[in-house]
Amino acid sequence: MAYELFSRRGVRGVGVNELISRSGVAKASFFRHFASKDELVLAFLERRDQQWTVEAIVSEARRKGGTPEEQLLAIFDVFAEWFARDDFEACSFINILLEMGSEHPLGQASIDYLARIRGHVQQLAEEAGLQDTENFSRSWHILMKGSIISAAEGDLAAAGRARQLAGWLIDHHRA
Amino acid sequence: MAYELFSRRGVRGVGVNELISRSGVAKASFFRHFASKDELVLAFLERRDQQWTVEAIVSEARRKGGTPEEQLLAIFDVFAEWFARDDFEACSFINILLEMGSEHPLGQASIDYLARIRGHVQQLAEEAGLQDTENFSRSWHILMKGSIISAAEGDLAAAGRARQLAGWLIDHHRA
DNA sequence: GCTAAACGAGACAGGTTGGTCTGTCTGGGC
DNA sequence: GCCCAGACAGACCAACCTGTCTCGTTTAGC
Repeated sequence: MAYELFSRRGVRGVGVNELISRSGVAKASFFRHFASKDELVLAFLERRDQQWTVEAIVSEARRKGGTPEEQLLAIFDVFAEWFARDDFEACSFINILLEMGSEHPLGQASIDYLARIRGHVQQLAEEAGLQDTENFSRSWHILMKGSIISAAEGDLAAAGRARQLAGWLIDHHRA
Repeated sequence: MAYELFSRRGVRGVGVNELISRSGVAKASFFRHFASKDELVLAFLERRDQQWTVEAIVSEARRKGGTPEEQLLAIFDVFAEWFARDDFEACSFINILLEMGSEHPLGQASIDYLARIRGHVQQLAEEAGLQDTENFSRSWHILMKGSIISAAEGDLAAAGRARQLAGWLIDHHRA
């Protein structure tokens, strides 16, 4: 409920009143559970990390690819399907980071979750036996984020473009 | 005045009251000039396109590079300097697109201005004699946007990483 | 069956939002 | 001298914001 709303309209675009009236919960009950709206957003981000990053992207990519290298590239195949969905709403971590700024606690939390995504990539790179996985994962992440923004602009082929660049990046990090 | 405020804090983060009290203009005068806040933002975006895209990035990159290919790569040298600034506030077009959504008029305008940026890249690619400049510029733009987000996260080396990927992209688009 | 915690509904507070409207003042054309 | 467009200052509006508080009612533990 709150999940979809925050995903689609951002943090500032959804008020607690709307959240409460839609969820059929009382305001007092809401604030008993979450000390503030920001804490709800924090819980949303955590769920997003689990549900989207881990389950929808990483696990799915691992399932799709045979070798670790293929699993890495499969990230962009998952992205391609994701970009094509009509309820595509970009990456909440990026959205909230840019919306709140890197100083804000929610921006900081978003940065942390983005770092976790990079961690997953680095893990896959390790498994693939690539070199310099720290820099590899950072470059890889640039492709992921860039393609997401391009998809938000309407470029449905963005995942394919990023995948091509990603292939060259793998080539240059092989032993 | 409004320019810096919108750049740093986003559209929803700055109210008209603050704009007006800071600029020493009367509220009525403000609304005589701009029919709504959105129109002010539209004017801001146009100025951003001129001042930032055209003058700060494209012209500067053209000045820096000798050959057209070097000029293309110089975009990321300009980015490197830009990312290092302590008042770095990411790309207003991306910020506003994600903040308002692609349906909103301001989101649409942001998409248009991003397309203009891609047009500049395509123009440079033409001058460099590269092949398939349409797809080239779209891939290139992924690198630009991805590195900007990474810089917003705090990765100061993002421009360098993107530049490396960009080099490979050029290699694959040469005749 | 009793107590106590949790519940939904919603009034309320204090502040901010985008936007309108009423004034008063000033500068230039005639 | 007179007039009027446009400037400023700021009151004002309805709607919304986050967060608190008061109600009654429901539920759970013992």
